[in-house]
Amino acid sequence: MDLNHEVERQMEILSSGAAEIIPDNGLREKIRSSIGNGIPLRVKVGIDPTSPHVHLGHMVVYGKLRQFQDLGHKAVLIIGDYTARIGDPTGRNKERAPLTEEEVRANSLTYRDQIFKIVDESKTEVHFQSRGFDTLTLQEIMTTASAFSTAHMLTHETFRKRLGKGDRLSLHELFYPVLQAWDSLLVRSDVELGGLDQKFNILCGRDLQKSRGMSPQAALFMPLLEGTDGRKMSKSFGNHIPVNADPQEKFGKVMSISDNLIIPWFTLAAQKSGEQISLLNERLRNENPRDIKMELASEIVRIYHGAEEAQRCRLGFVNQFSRGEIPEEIPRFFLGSREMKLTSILKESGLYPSISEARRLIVQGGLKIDGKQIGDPDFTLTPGGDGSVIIKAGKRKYLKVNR
RNA sequence: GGGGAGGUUCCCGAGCGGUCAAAGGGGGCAGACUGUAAAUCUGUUGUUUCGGCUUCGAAGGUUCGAAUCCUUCUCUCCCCA
Repeated sequence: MDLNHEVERQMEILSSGAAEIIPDNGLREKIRSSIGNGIPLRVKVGIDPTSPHVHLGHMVVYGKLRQFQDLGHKAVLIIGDYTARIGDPTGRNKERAPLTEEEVRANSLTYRDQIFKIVDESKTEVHFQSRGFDTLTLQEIMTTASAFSTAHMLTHETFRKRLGKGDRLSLHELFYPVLQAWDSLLVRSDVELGGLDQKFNILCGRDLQKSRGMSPQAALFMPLLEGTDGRKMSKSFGNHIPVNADPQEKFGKVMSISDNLIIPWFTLAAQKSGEQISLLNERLRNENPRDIKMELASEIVRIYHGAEEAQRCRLGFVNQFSRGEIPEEIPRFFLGSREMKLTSILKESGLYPSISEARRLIVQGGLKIDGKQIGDPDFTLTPGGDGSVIIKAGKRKYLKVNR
């Protein structure tokens, strides 16, 4: 096997979709020596288990990690159960409310399950931060902290902004990058993957390794996946697609992204590379973007739920939205022999969180029973009649009421 | 330790004794439109048995009446030490 050829082959796969690799040639050199000496690279990814909700944005780096695994490298997952309790300051304008140990533990577990939908568990080493950090002495902590200068820490954009705005910045928050860097030291990582927003933290890892005479890890940054509305995908913007979302919901949400996100999503969320992307770009110019987006949605559902499910969702979507048909599976509500106001039914069935909201929906003309619009907020459903009815609330919520 | 400024509804942010369930923006929801759950426009946005009921950091107080005034507590920011 030609060494150079193999190095370039790996580089091409690994750099596809990447936003930045630091240093330029660092990754290439690491790969070269790995192939040379037959020792797989240790590729670190940190997990921040601050919430049990993993979304497709998070999965971008895990997709990349999987590519490393497929090339024979070793995945090293760090469960940041300590850093989670500090809260990643990046992008935060507030100090994070501290999580309890139990919350962090619970989050870690669900997080891990979701990651292993993409990452190969059998080729992964998992470390809990707490296992290494709980026994540290103050002496060790101070020695490590002394490797960083305060001025440098304060160049972190988020810290700078917070200080500039006069927001609170706690002393321990400065430790977030330090702990993350420390992880790299402890697991002797050759490469660390992360989102572009992790640049500061990951580069700190390089600094710390260097200061201990270790070869600094190469850093590979993935772009941030934009959410369905074009902003950074984040649960707090409500523009995310949870990994745990059911397939139908995933499909629908992918269909709601704007057209200019189709290519970035194919690249980052569906891992298409080079040739495939240029082909898609070509097709986008000539075909209805909706159809290409449908392929994207199918592909994403396939990745997490399999091809069969993807096909089912696609049909379901076409039926419901393109043809305006009622979806196959809709929630049911049993009226029994009761007599109930529509508003109460909407609330009790969980379709709407309060009677007021349900009332608004009706007044605004967003509710239909068996296709007929109901405008009276006091409308009452009585038992008997002609069996079950289908309620359509808003554009896409349905409820079958049995009576 | 001293001095000053603040904590408002999901978020940002106005209000500074009654006309405040509280401006404006964001987000959400709905309607129109559309190839789309995009964009745009319009409406709406505490809760309710529609009588009310509970909100403006917390607890008390003044007042016929408080988000608005007073007291204490608590949290945050700034300046000085």
